[in-house]
Amino acid sequence: MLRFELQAQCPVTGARAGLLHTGHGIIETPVFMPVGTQGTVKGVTPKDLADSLDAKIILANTYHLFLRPGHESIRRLGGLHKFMSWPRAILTDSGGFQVFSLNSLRKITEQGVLFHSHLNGDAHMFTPESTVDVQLAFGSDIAMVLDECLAYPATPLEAKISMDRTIRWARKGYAHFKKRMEAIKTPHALFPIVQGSMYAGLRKDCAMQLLELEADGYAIGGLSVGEPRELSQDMVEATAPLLPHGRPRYVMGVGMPEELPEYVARGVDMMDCVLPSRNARNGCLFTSAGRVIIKHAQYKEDANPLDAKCGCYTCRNFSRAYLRHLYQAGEILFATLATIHNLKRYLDIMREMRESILLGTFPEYLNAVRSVPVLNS
RNA sequence: GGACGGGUGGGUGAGUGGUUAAAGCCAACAGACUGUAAAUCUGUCCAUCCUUGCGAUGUACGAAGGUUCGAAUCCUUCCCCGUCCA
Repeated sequence: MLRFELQAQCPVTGARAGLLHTGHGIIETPVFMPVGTQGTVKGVTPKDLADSLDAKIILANTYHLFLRPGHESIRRLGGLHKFMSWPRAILTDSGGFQVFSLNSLRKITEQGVLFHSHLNGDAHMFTPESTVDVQLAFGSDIAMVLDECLAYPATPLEAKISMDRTIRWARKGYAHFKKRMEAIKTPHALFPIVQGSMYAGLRKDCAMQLLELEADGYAIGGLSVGEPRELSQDMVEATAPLLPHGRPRYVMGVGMPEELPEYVARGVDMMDCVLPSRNARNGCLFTSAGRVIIKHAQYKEDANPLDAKCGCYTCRNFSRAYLRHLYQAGEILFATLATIHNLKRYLDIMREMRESILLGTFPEYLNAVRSVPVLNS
């Protein structure tokens, strides 16, 4: 059981501020969760993540950690928190996203998903029940139900068939989870995932059926799979209000910095995305003045910090010229400095939003953000 | 002085008579990235012109000349570089 304490709600938009109590700390929402697929947020130490960035919760991935090093190994080593030396909360994705991203390596059946390992080709059956067990072996604070992240575009029929299966999987996974939890003392949660492709009717249908599970929180998945941005937002807008008022709502896999407020305005409490970390490694840095593609020749002798308004270690200590040099030279330090900055930017945006919701000024904040043209993009 | 080997576009390095403005790699310059098979992937990369096209023209494989319908590729001379022998 996960307690969610709603602290404030914007009277104009649907934005909310709250506290999510987990077995590994209290999470202030709205929250952004850095992605650490393989038990590490690439390029950043858990110390930086916790201390200077002050991330309260990160994501890890069931499919990847199951294949390597294996959930039983992680269990024997004391669980994922201890294994990766991360004392704060962890949310694990079920492998549902790999149904989408590794579509050529899997086969969907009623029982679950048969994956052929991208590492060595071995076949592994992922079921609603087995993915719960694996995530509990990790010691995940928030586990996700096995779902099918459907590619875009999909026909209404394809979307319905897929969604219905995801709902059946959610029921099975949840039943198994409840049974398992009878014997487990520590608090864990299992979130079902609303699917339905880009059809608002299906989304609502799916949400209504998943509500019967009375889960501790609900996710909206199947977004950012190639559809236009407005569509993703429309789907969230159609779904979020149907989800329980007193429980956290999590939109999976979003988004660009300027999109974060849009989701929060639609009543979203939790988000995660690889963009800040992956783009950092690829030289795309998010600043308060827009994107900086650090490899551009114009930064060759730019002595300014990446973002003068940013207080991160990278911006306080290094010039754009130096960051560009590290990038061009293929130096490993670049990934670290860039990721620290991008994550700081995302987490700062979340903190700003939370503050404004608590102060009752979120509508002004949202207007201000919307009126800024997205620079360099 | 002699004997070999070699000089290719910013670098490296394929190419030994015919879709070769010349492979590949690197560098350089851009673009992409949304529950991470990503420290990855894609494009451009001689010049000028335009009706931006598997376009036109010019220039280009050390230099000059020659053979040939056609040469980076064959011949001659010269200039460089490397290795070895005196």
